[in-house]
Parts: sequence; C-alpha cells; structure tokens
Amino acid sequence: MDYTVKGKDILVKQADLSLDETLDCGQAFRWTKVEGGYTGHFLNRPLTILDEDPADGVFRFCGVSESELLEVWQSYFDFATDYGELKRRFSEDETLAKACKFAGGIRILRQDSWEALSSFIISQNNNIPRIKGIIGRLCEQFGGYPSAEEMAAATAEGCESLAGLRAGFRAKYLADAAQKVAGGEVDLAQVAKMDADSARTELMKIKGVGPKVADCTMLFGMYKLEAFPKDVWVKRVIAEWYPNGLPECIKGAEGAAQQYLFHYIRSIER
DNA sequence: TTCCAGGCGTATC
DNA sequence: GATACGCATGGA
Repeated sequence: MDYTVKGKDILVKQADLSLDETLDCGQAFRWTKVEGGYTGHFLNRPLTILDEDPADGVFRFCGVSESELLEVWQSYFDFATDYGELKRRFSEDETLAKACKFAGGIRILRQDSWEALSSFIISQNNNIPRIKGIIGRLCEQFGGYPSAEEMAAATAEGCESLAGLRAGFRAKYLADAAQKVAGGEVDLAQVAKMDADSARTELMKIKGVGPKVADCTMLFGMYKLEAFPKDVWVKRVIAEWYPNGLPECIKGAEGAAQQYLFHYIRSIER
C-alpha cells in the first residue's frame, strides 16, 4: 500500500482491489454505493472511499487521517496480504483461474467479530438486499451498529424490541447471540484464538448458528482464512465443478477461494 | 400463485 | 447420521 496525503483526504495506491467486488459482494452489508465509490462504516467509524484513478488502482479515502488509515483501514481492507500471490496459487485450478480473472478485485475484509456473527445470523435463508435492509433498520434503531451488550439489554425481556427490523424468525436468534456474547458464555476474543474446529463448535452454542453462519463469522469476523462457508451457491459450485473434492492449491486459504467462487457462480447463473 | 434467498431447529427414522 | 419440514419476509 502506497499513499499520499492530499489535503483532508488520503490517496491510496493498492493492487487487487475493486470497490464493487469487495464492498458489495455479500461479505459486508453496511456499504452503499455513491457517486464514484462507496460510503459506510466499520465499528461505527464512517468512511467514504472513491475510485480516484481506476486505471492505476488509486483510491481516495475521504476525511481520513494518516493514523486512522494505518490503524484502522489498512487492517480492515487487509492491505498487508498479497492477493496477487493468492490468485496465482489458486489459478493452478482451471475453474478458480476463471473465477479469479472474473473478479480479481475481491479482498476478504477483516470485520468485527460480533458484527459478522450477528449479520450472518440475519443472512440465513435470506437474500442480500433484504439482509442489508434489516441491518440498516437495526443501525437506525440503535443509532449505529449495536454492541452485543446494547442488544442484550434491549432484548432482556424478549425479542419484541427487534420487531421493527422485520427480521422474522431470526430475531430470537439475535437475542440469544446477544445474551451469550454479552454474558461471556461465548467469548468472541477467545474464540478468535481457537483452531477452526473448536471455534465452530463454540459458535454453534448460539441458537441460529449452524456450520455456515459459524464459518462466515470465522472467515469475515475472525480472519480465519481456512473457514469455508457452504451456502446454497457454494453447494452448487461443489456439485458442478468439484464433485470429487476441492483442489489442493486452496489449502490454508479456503475462505478466500470460496469468495471468488461464490461471486463467480452467482454472476453466471442469473 | 409459487418459488427462492450467503440455514437452522426439530422431529423422525 | 441422514433426511424432511417449517420458518418470517419480500422480490421475482
């Protein structure tokens, strides 16, 4: 990541990043498209990021200080990881080569564990536009994305306070997640340090968290690249292209490969 | 109207 | 352990 301070903004030169492919590909739900880029939040910290020079891979981080860039956004966008190297590895496989070429600007965002957990609880048996709607109403109701403690307090007497979200049967799952995380029964900081199998088992103590939501939490909220969420689309990927198993070249970074494949099959089957 | 969406809990075998 | 079904909501 190279950067230059430009007044109140910072211009960042970064390879292997597309705003559409990274911020609007179903891994984060709080980014909205604006003229020339996206605006959204991470941990209730606002950001507007624009394509400054698309041909040269330059992005404008609006109203961001140098320290904020280095302490918050560099990590969030995973700028320390060489996705070019990752894609070269994946491209040993024919299908993955096509998927990486199709959307080479995908990066795995390093999101907050609680926000990823609760967001992907909402995602189950749901579609992306509607997930965004529910999370938008959630943030509106709480004045920003609620912490587990805030949501636990609001649902202490039941999940009726979440009725306005129109989250359906998922509201009671959110309440259970909030209670267990806020109460320390599920310690997300500890879970983040566990190996994948232990972490998955721990997360699945929460009602409404099965293997898929657990793996999304691990991949997007705990940066466990070995997590491999199997949703309806990825099940189609496996059935169509990998009936005899996943290729060796994705070992250790299965989650990143999953994201390229997820985006690829969605684009061709609609 | 019916089907589907970044699934999971429950019942049943 | 596998399989079948219901579940809230809204768009196609």
